[in-house]
Formats: sequence, C-alpha cells, structure tokens
Amino acid sequence: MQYRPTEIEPKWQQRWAEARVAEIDVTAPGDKLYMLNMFPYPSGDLHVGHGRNYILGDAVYRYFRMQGRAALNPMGWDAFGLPAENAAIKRGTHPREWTLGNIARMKGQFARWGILYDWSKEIASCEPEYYRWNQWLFLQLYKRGLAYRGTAPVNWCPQDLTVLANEQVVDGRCERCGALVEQRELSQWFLKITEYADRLDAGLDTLEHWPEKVKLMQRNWIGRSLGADVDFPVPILEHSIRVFTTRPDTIFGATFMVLAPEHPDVQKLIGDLPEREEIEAWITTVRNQSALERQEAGKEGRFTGKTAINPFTNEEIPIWLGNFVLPQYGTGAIMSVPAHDQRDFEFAKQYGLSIRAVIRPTNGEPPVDEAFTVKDDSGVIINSGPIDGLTVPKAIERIIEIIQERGLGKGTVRYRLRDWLISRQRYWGTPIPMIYCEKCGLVPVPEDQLPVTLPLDVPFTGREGNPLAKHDVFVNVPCPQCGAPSRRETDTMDTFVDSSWYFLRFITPRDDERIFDSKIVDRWLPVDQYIGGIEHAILHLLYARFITRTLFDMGLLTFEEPFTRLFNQGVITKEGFKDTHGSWVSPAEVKVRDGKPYRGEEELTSEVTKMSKSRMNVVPPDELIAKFGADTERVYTLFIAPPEKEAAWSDEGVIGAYRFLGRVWNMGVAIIAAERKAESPSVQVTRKMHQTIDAVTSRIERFEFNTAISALMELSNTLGEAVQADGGAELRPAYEALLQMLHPFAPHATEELWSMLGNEGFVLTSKWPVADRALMAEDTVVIAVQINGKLRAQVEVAAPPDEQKVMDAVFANDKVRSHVSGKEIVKKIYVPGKLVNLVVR
RNA sequence: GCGAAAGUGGCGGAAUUGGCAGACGCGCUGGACUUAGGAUCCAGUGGCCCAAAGCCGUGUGGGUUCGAGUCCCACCUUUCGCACCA
Repeated sequence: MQYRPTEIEPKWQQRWAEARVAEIDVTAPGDKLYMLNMFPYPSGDLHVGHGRNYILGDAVYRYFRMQGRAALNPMGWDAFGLPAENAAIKRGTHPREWTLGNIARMKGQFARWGILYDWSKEIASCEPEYYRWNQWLFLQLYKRGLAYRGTAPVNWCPQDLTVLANEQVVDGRCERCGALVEQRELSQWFLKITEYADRLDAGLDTLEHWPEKVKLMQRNWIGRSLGADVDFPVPILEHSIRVFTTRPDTIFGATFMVLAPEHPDVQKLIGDLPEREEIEAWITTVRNQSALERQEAGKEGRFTGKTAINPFTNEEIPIWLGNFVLPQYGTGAIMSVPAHDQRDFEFAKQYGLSIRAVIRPTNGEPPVDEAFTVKDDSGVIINSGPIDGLTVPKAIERIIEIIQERGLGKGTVRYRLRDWLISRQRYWGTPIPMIYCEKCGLVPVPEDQLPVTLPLDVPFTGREGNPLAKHDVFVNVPCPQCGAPSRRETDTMDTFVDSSWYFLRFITPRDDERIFDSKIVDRWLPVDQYIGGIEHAILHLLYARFITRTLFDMGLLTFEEPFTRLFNQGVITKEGFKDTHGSWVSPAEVKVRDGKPYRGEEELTSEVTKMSKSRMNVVPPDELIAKFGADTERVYTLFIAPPEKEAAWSDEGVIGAYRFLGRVWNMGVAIIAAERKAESPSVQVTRKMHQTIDAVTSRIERFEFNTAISALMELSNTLGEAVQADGGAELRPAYEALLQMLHPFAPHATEELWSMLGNEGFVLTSKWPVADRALMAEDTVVIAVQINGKLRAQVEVAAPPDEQKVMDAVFANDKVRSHVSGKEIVKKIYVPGKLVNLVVR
C-alpha cells in the first residue's frame, strides 16, 4: 500500500470538521490556553509564504491539545479596508462581495492545509454585529475625551485620497500605495494615545515573552525623553519663549535659539524686518515640504534680528528660524548648544554663530570652542558656574533643581509619539458614529441607535473622494438631541481600530448585549500565544495595547497587556526575475541558458525576495498539495529554517519532506504486516524513542520546529533500520510514539496510520508521550581523550562514568600510552561525562 | 548617522553551560532495481591527499584558555529598524 496523500487528506479534514474537534465551550472548565494567529486581511488567494504563519500556529495548537490543554484557536477576518474598495472601482464588484468571496476562498485554503480553527467563533469586522461595537468603543472613548476632532497638519495620500496615520507613512510614502505623502492642514478625528505614552512605555518592561526587537521598536516609536522645559526671556515680546532640552547641563553653552518656522511667535519677531517678505516666502516653502523634502533640503535658517536672554549667562543670544526644528515635538523651539550637539554645530558653522564648549571630555584634553564633541557621560562640566566640576548625569540632575528653584522652568518628560489619526475619507470602513448639528454642534449617536449601518447602495467611481458623502439618506439625519436637520459624519475609521480589540470579541462573538463578557474574557485573556508578522511590530500591537488600557480604565478588563507571548515568524523568500526595465517577469517566460536567466534574447536579473504576487514568485499551495499533499508542505515549511528567520523556498527541497513521510508510511505498513515478534524492542530503539520524546517536546515548546522535525527523522531512520532487521510487531509502541509526535506537523498521514494500526479515536485527542529518563540514558559513555588540546583517542566507559573509572580506562588505552610515554603529565582535566584532557610536557 | 541582529560545506541549516564542528535534509557521485527514471532503495559526500596517516577548516586580525563556531577587543560584510525628536 502506497502513500497517497491526496486520497487521505480530504477524508481527515472532513472527519475533524464533522467531529467539531476544535470547537470549545468557553464556559466549560479546563486548563485554558488562548492561541491566536493575527486575523488576516481577506485579500484573496494565499501562497505558501502565508502558509508558514498558519501552519506554525496549527502545529503549536495541536501540540497543546495533545498536552491536554483546553486550547482555543479562533480565526476571523480583518475585513474592512482599501483594497476591497479599489477592487470595486476596478472591476465593478461591491467591496462586500469581493471581501466575502475572498473569505470563502481563504477558508477553503485553511481547510486544505489541515488547519483547525474554532469556526464557531468566527468574526468579520465588516459585519454590523462586529463594527457596531467598534462604534460603541468610539463613543466610550469620546465620552472620556480620548476621541476628539482636531485640526492638525496631517499626512495626505494623493493617490488613495485619504489621510494616513503617522505609523502608515514609510519613508515619506504611503504604506499602501507608495505615493509621496503630502502635508495638509485638516480637521480630523484623533484618539489620544499620547495620554497613554508613559504606560505604554513602562508596560514594555513587563513583556518578558516578547521579542526584544519588537519591544525596542515600540520603545523607539514612543520615544520617551527626559529633559527640561526652560523659559528664555525675549525683551521685544514681553514674554518668554519656552524651549525643551534633554541636555540642560549644557545651558551655559547655549549661544543661540532656533524656532520652527511654524512657531506661533514668528510673526511678532519678524514683523518689522525689511526682508520680511522673503522670510515669509521661505516659511511657506518649508511648510509645504514633506518631512522627507525638508530633510533633503539640508539645514536652512533665517535670522529674526531679535535676541533672547540666556537665563544662566544673562547674555543676549540671537533668535533664528530653522527648518530642522520640528513644530510638533517639544515646544517647537530649541536652545542651541553647538559645541555639544551635532545639528546645532552644523547650523552654527553654516551661519557663523558662536560656539562655546562647556564640557571637558573624559580624555582630559582641553575643550576647543570651534569643535563638536559627542555626548560623554563622564565628561566634566566647565564654564558653567554652579554646576562646574560635575559629570554630565549629575549636572543634569542639579541644573534641573536650579531651574525649578529659580522658577525658570521644570524637569519634563516628552514623547515622540503623537495622537492616532483614525478618520479616513473612504467608504469601506466603520462609520464614525457622530452627527453635526448646526445648533448642538457635534452630537454622538446614542448608543441604542447603534449600529450606524454602512449603506451598500453607493456608486464606486474612484473620483471625488468618499462615496458615502454622496449618499443622501445616510448623510441627512435629524439631530438626536434637538431633531433639527443635521449631517452625519461620513469619515470611516482606520481599520487598525477594528483590529485593536478583536481578540476580546472572539470569546463571546455573538453577544449582542455588550462588546464582550468581562467575566469570561477575564478567564481566557490575555492571549497566551500570539503569532503574526513582524510588520505589525509597531502599528497593530501598539494600538491593541493602547485600546486594552482604555478598556482597563473603563473597568471592563483586569489586565493591561493583551498578549503574554508574542512570536513573529519570518517571511518566505524565493527567486524572482526582473527585466532590463526593472519589471518583474513571470517564471513561465524565463529560460535558463549557461546558468543565466533569459526571456527570449533579453538577459534577466534574478533576485531572492519576499514571496508576493507582484513579484511573480509565489508558489500556490494547491498545486503543491495536489502533487505531494498538505502534510509535505507542512513538514517542509517548518523544517526549512528556524521559524523566526527568513527562509528561502526551494522546489527541490520539498521532496525531502515527501520522502520522509513516505518512509514513515512504508514503515507503518511493514509493522502492521509483521508476523515475527521479538520479546521486546532493542535497547537502542527504546533509548532513541525516549531521547526523541524528550528532544521533540522541549523543541516544540521553544518553537524550534526545524530541529524537532530533524529529531523525528532520526527516530524514523533508527526505526527504519530496526524494521529492516527484525520487521517486528514489537516496534509498534515506538512507532506509535513517532506518529504522535509527528502529528502536529503531518496531521493527515498520522491519523490514517493511527487508524490503520487499529487505534480508536484521533491522534489529535491522544495523550502526548512522556519520556522516561531512566530509559533514555546510555549504558556506556564514549569519552574523548585530548592531549595538549588535540583529540588523540576515545575510550568507552560504563555509565555513569566517574573520574576513577575514566582515568583507569584512559591510561589503559594504547594510543594514549604511546602519546604520553616519556612525557611528564602536568595536568589532568576531566569534564564529567565528556572528555579528558591531559596536558603534557 | 544612530540602534539591533547575523556571518558555519555547493545549498537550507545543526551544535544547553566553552569540550569529537557540519546533526537532519536538499543537491551531487557511484551502485541496485528497472523498457524507462525527475520513482524507490543502498553507499559515499568540508578541504588538501590515489589512499591512509596527517594537516587545514565556522567573515578578517588579535586576545583569554589545557581547549573557542561559542567568551573579550578591533575591523569587514549583510540584513532589519529609526532617521533632524533637541
């Protein structure tokens, strides 16, 4: 009987589905475990690169099931978003149809991979039952002043015709479409994530089981800096200008001040200048530049002709405007210390401003006024009156005290993080539940009128912005307070709002009374194991941590961190081909000659990149499954590389996984057919089995699937030899343990073999084997003998080895004796159980 | 520029605390079985060497140690993240 995966896989998929093996009653007692893969955007067909994420999650899920855990593994759809709308414009389908079609296809794909989800918990964020609670959440945030409408310079994508969050701008471009983002002054909806900056930063320290990399990325994004706000009097203004600095210790070296061109005092400062018009024109230019253009322009400034007073030196220092000072950060004004800050130094050099050193560096060299020195914590402060002689960190502490005593300012903490812009001028999203009334102003939709349903009958032209704004029935509504004709808000929410609490909804997905049941959620959350791509290291995970905290503050949750363990799988890469214009070429058109790729006569370049449709280097799983089966794809995907690392897909490599499963299969058939039966399996087989159980268990726990599978291959090789030698039915227990441990990776084949062996029930519901340490141990130990650090011999000693036994064996060994004869033994080093090193002279 | 991670055969990758480098797999070579082989099975496979013995070998150069892929210092390369955040 041959291994034919395509014949057995659909059968087992159907049996698992019929038995509803993955469905869980959240109110039933049990040793709970909440597993979660980040819910996907339903973009259509999945490729084997996507598969890695889900296969990995399923393997872990199956393992925990076999460990007896009550494991919940739900799945849903992050179903709102721009691609659906773009597809509607391009192909004339409705975003809803397009989205639901994709969901159906992806569900089928998950099934063919043999992935078990509790579909009774399925949610789709585009359904009113879900987004209703999105709106409810927004209203709670609004009530608490955490959602507000404000005018601010915002990122505008001219391609997608919508605003973007700061987090969605990458290198000055729209994260989605790549268009250059423009700065516009617009009135938009924001969530006050900045109010949680300190808690989001401090909370990172409690996340022991998160990758350091992700925590660091979040920490940098929040950008906490300690420093001081200091007021510099400005004679002409009759008020002071406040600056923020992280280096108050260098205040005696502040020789000028720079304001952002957007600073509110600019007009008053330049009003009387003859060159005023030129300066204003320059300011306009700078303001219209994107952040990227601003930086590329280099450092530029204009002198206001006015001075401020350095409150410590009492000197008059010139006030400049500079394009490198950011209006949104700190106070939009800085004190410049060119001797100790790179940017200030460049600016001072460019405009001939004075430089004064106030720190003597650690190396003791006398400081030079015309040079710049980097931050040096053991440097000593000079020329700075009361703080002279202190080291930098001490001086920072002391000067802040002095600033506060003299009423010049205060110590402050500032964050780089800015409020989260959540309104989008697009159709396919959660309507923001607000109404504009001429009399009452902004009026929230009353909670009992939720959901504000997204109308389906809108035209998709792709022009003139949001189609919702043209839907009269949707837009024109009476004011909930006074009944006067009013206008509904037509902006929709950023889809990251949807995904920042969905993991709570999975517990009680059909509850139409409340967003979730706090009591049950309290038992299941936080998520024990969260799995997803590193691309969400900042956006989604930061927003989810923020929303979780707001719900905590509302008294709905008892925890502040939603995800206990986080795992980020690496992407799968494959070779792709580019033509001379840099466009990707389908591999079907590529012919290889002399080891070089060609399309016709045109020589192509090849590049190994992330698997994606646009790069034409995807491997569709269905073809692979038709040829080798889903189990082969699963085993190969997890075997190819450590799961957190990038992995290169190799079509040739897949065969190795297939052969392995074929060997396991044939071995099973042979064991079932075996008539001979020895008394018991050989010591070698028993020992290997227990060693493998031990290794595979700990490796799965540590997410080292590639070496877990290699350990299973070793056991399979050992058993294969035993079958050749004895073919005995006594190998059954070891073989069954192999099947059990293989089950998370190759669920279909192991179920089939398990039932062929006559077992009742699923492997999935069987109990994970336990290693017997006594049977694992070897009865002899091979000890390496080194002489002067070089391997010279190996001796075998009965286990457990002790020093006396080992040394007796070592000196009885001929090779050792020939090497040490006539030499003096200086030192004997014995590493228990491993080796002996003799140092001779 | 700043920050982080990583450099091991032809390839993907193994190697708890420093202790036999290259597990496992792909590929390759030879063989078996075959009308056939891009199926299957067996053997071999880091380099130098006909082979053995031996020597060399984990990005480069130093260091610590009886012993270094692993620890320390300097450098090179690659990838990722941040990017005027005062």
